[in-house]
Amino acid sequence: MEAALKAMSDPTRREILRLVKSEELPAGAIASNFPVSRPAISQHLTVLKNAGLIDERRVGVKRLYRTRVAGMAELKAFLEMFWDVRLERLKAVVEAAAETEEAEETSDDDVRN
Amino acid sequence: MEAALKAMSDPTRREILRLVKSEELPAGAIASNFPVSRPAISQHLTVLKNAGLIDERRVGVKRLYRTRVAGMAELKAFLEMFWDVRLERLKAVVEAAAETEEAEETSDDDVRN
DNA sequence: CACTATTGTAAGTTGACACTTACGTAAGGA
DNA sequence: TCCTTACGTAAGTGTCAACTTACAATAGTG
Repeated sequence: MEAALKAMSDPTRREILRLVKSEELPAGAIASNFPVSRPAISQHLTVLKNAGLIDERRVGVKRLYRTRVAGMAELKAFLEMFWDVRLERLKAVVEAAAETEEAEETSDDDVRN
Repeated sequence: MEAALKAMSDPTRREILRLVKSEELPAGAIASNFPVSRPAISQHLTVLKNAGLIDERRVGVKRLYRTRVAGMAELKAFLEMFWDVRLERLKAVVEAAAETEEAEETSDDDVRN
């Protein structure tokens, strides 16, 4: 998951993911879409594979790559823990109110250290 | 958006985001949760702020940080372009079927180069 | 005004990583 | 078998970023 996020932080790898999202493509065809060398793309593909974001399938001398649905789902689930922000904030407000209620003798409105 | 994704690719910064997700905290209090030095955290906070993922509010000598809801929403929207994978794939299948139909004279089932 | 508290900024070091060229490897075809 | 095609791997290079310590800045406090 850590690996998946770091893999997606690179623009070239994101572009690769978009390319093979709906179409299975061999490494060479993928590389031809980028200004960098073919080995560079091969290394990117290894990173994406290790991160669980693409599948590799060998047919003859070719290697076909395609976005791995499960990997994307896992990443999505992981990331969604972050943007319940509004709910978390509401929860914090409620808890703060509860604390104020049970400690109404102290008048301490400092910012927490 | 590029910046936001790169900001989130660092584990320390993700932890910071979790910390200030539901609670506004000063820089020092944030730093005390990590094994690294306080300046390191200060630099991370700068990165997160420039990426639009946290808000900074100055009160006295302190600087209070909190996750920025809008920034998270933008990031989420950007990322969701990636995991319509199943739909995209279905679309590809349909398009492939249409092509097969309009070119039923050629029997070419090679893998695309 | 001195003094402390809270933080950012500067400068330098280290490690990671994206890239290059050169080479190795395995599958088919003539 | 030899050659080509399609690809990964090795080794080296340059850049970037995460970290350190040292210093500067600014707001309150006696």
